[in-house]
Amino acid sequence: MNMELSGRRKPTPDKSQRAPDDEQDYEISVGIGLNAAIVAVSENEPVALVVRGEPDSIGATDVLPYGPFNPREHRTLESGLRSWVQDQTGLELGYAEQLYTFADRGRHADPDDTSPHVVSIGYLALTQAIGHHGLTNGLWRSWYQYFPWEDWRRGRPEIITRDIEPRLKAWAERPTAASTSQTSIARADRARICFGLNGTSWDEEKVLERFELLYEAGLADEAARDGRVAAREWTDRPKLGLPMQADHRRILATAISRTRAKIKYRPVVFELMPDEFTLYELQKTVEAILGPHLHKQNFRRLVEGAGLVEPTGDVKTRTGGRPAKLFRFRREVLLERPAPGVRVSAPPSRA
Amino acid sequence: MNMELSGRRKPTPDKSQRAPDDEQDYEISVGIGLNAAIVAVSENEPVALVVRGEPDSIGATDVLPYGPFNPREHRTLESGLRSWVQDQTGLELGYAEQLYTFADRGRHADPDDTSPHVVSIGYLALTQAIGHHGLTNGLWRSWYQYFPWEDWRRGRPEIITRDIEPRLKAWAERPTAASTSQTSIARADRARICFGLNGTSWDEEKVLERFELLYEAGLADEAARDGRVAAREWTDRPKLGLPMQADHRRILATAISRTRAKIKYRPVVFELMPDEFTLYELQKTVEAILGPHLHKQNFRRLVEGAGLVEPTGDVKTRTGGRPAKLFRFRREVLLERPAPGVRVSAPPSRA
DNA sequence: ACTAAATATGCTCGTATAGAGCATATTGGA
DNA sequence: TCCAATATGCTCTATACGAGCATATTTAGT
Repeated sequence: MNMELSGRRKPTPDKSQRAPDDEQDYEISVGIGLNAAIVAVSENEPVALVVRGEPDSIGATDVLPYGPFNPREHRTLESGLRSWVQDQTGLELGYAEQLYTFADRGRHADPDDTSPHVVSIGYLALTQAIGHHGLTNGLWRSWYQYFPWEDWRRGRPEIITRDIEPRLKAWAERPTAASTSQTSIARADRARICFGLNGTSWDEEKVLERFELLYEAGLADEAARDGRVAAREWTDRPKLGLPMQADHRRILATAISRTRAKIKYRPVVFELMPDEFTLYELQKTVEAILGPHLHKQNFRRLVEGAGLVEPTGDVKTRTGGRPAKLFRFRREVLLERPAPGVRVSAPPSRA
Repeated sequence: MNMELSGRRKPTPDKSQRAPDDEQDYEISVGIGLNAAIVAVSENEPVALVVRGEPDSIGATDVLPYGPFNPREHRTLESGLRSWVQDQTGLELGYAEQLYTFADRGRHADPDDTSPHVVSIGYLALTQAIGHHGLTNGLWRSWYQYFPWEDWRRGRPEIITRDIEPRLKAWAERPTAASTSQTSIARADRARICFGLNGTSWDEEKVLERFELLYEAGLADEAARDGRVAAREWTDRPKLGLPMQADHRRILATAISRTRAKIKYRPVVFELMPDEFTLYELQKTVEAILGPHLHKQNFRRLVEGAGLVEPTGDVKTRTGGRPAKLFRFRREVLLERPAPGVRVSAPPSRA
């Protein structure tokens, strides 16, 4: 690790004093892959940029844009990411942040262990979806196509009651290894908490936990590819969202979780908005990401009161009613408040 | 990246259709290092486990426990981490979570670029500091020794007024490249927001931002090692906290940030507590991490009201006054509330 | 031109919660 | 025995937030 980079330390003769292993352990090199979940909101629909390819063994076609990290070319992970996203899709990224580093074998792994080891570092990027302008590759697809149970904009999604809940109940009742049930929370409780069953409130930030639960329960198609579910058992199930290749759906789930969390304490919505917008458009964007939360009047009070926006002076007509005042992001808020964001609190248990 | 692991896709002949580069880009392999910020609270002092070694060029001796990740031995990053932490320090980790993946060259880099490229993945682990029991290596050291400006338990730290504020002011007034001042926030504003100057409130979560600012301003010793500050300029400055080797102080800053944030919405304090404790002890632990926040009565109301603890029935005498009731962590709270934590809100601007 | 529907916007009220202070209980030690 | 120190309970107040009512302006339809 870094130690060696600084180049100052001499190898200590006494092994137990310092690192347990020899330096040449670092010779066990792996490839570094960068995956980008590039998110926008287009016509009130949250979309991610995906690339389509040949179907894999479970019929998954979509991947997130990805590329290798070459430390010789790029000084930082982020600059490497920006560079090849630009090359590959024609998109110039604005806001980007690191999500998580995944390295599990076992997940999305070859049965034979001969493939090179790769660690993938997931990134989240937020951008405006100004049409498909300049996109040389890839397409925008609603993230709710991959996670239909996350879309609460028209109330509680049918798919939870119809497909998910009964199957998770069955999974919870299936006998399980004793070791699992002891340390961690029981399956039934996990399912209840994740999906807001039995009157438990829905937590929109638990996107990753929900997907992981479905994966563990063998309900995500990817579980079949990874050999967690017998093929026979797999075929007669309803599709719970579009699968993606490799573990990209997990990375996208992480991205959605992060976006939903961050929007509340950082002004990241504005990365998704044009320069000028109405408060209603802003609200629809927030709701596209989080689900319906606030009623209009309170939302106005919230964003104006927090100093997040300022009127441009113009109005937008042809809205179907009274013209709406146009606003812009008030950047000064970054200099004023320590954690400005659209502080919508938890919804009152729309179970 | 993962694509190759799944082993299903054939290389597409048309390069622009998919990845911009050839698969052999992944041959550009790097070493993976795991760094652990292992945190405990010992006698009301937040401590991190560090290992001492030979002084480097700036006299830094301490490193965080670290080791290589060998994907052939370990299925996940976390299991690799747990394994060598056990081997190296004798400590069995309980709670652990991934922090961030660092790969910057330039930071903590050799002047000559011949050293192997290493990506380091930082982890945060929380544990009880039951003496030095069973520690085969390493020592516990207060994290405020590395970050004295973070310790607000006895009011605003002197070091901010005396050493940091004037130097940051000078740095802010120094001429800067136009490119920097345009896009990002001005230096003076960054300093004000990070360190709560000019009446701006102190945000205890901005630990990493503050350290990065000091580093950029050439006030962290590590900046001298990385060649960001001329040696002459460096020698006549007060030490702003103990430096660490490589970029370990940055990783520790990330760990503190995460701990301070997470304690508010997840019951992670209890990872640091013994099984039974008084509410005053719990409060002291929280304050060791965050700084003094709540007055006693409200803290009691908070944790009891949230259902985070339950009385054991016993009391602890010899507290110097009326015996205190003993409490234990109420695990059921995990099944009840979506985000249980010690929800202390921002302090009322103790500037 | 007039009306209905749709949207934008302002105001108020009740409840929940957090910050702060006062009061009381129970101990150890001078 | 009394005081100092700690533990614990209660109340008051300001604020934030969810929710509903009321009004202003526009478009679409007759």
